[in-house]
Amino acid sequence: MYTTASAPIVYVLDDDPSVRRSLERLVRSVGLDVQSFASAAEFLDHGGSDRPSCVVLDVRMPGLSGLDLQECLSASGRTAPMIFITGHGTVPMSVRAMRAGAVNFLQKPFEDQEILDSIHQAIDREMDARRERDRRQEIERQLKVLTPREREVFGLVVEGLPNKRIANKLGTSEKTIKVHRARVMEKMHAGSLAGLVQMAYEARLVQAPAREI
Amino acid sequence: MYTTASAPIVYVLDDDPSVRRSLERLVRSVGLDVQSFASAAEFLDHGGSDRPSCVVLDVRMPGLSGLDLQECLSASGRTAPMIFITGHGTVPMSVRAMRAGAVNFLQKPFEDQEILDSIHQAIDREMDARRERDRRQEIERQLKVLTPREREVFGLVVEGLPNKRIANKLGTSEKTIKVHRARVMEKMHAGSLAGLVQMAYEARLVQAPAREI
DNA sequence: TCTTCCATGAGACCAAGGTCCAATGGTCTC
DNA sequence: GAGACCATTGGACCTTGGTCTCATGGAAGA
Repeated sequence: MYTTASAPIVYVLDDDPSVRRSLERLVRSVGLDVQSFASAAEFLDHGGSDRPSCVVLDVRMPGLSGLDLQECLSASGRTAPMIFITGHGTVPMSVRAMRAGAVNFLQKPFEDQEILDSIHQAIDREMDARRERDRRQEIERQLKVLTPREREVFGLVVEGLPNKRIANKLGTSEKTIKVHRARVMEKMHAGSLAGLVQMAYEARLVQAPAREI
Repeated sequence: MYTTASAPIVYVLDDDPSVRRSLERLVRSVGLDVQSFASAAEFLDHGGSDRPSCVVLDVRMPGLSGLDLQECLSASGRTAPMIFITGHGTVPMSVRAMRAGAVNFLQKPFEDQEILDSIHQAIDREMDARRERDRRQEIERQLKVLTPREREVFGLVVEGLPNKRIANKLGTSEKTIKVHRARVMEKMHAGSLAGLVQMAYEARLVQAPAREI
């Protein structure tokens, strides 16, 4: 089912060994890889591979709490979706976690199916986010290859300006724009203007199109 | 600050008149319009204007509960962002509300600033959603004006296919495609191919661009 | 039946994009 | 200073897109 790049992995963070064991068994039972840690610090030390992942974690752990870990990860740009589990949760605690983007916040005891559903949802979300991120990064990598002038031309082409107008705007000749434009198409690996515009969209670089004349 | 179309309004739903009064006062104090209802049914009867809005509501009310109302509204496609307030909330209750898209879930007593922040966040979210929705609807309205054939051509043009290839694909002549294409550009009010592609994106109608040759 | 809309097409023509080849001057780095 | 990279431009040429006018046959609706 998950054939893109590498298989997803579920990280379990709980200071209670028996909880870890039973979660590990549960996750493995549906064919997903799993790795457990007894604390947030241990998890952070591990560094993490590049595999798509989600995190199932107890809110309250010795050292860094689950909520702290969530904040810490999102501040550092790592975005694994999180599923919180807790024995003694409070409303403010759950709201804080959910507002920070948690997939779910479950109280013990919970149904196996309930957490499995959340895990699958988390992994789906992560896979989608990765696909989008990878595509964006690829486009940004290609954009870095453009010279400053080419990038200017890129922007105006994507806005829909004809070469003549671009030349006028940049104070140069139409001929020159043609050359830049051709190089932009080549460096960006765009097969058509439509493809180029789509790239600009996917990299969230879009300005309003030039309307009418 | 809110100059787009009509000013936003905050709907307050609570069966306790004193809570309604104090929330009304609070909301008015920051210059926002407000209208209160004693129950979900009363709010639904009111129908609601087309103004951008958000809803501040008690989870527990006589008749339809806040969570039921949330479900009911999202099922019927009305999407005002909701801020829950409650005296005796539980974790599952708050999680359900947040998972269903609530902006916040506050326990009484709460700080004035806390709920005002949530209200502003809700309104911002609503205004953004509306802008996007309006733009998409405008594009869809224009798309409806296209004949079936024109819509086919539209799709292939946006994919970046040249007229000749489109003609081939549709089993007709390049000349005919030119005619359709010109009409598409006119009916969609697109000033350029780039503009047309952007419309397809904004209406979420995008297919992968034709890569390479 | 008559009108309207749709899809189709021809011929002509201009504008714009794309691709060759070739060349110049500036800046930066080794 | 030499070489590399960048921005610039010219000319020639072909392809593609865009715009005219004019015309036909079919389908839907009044």
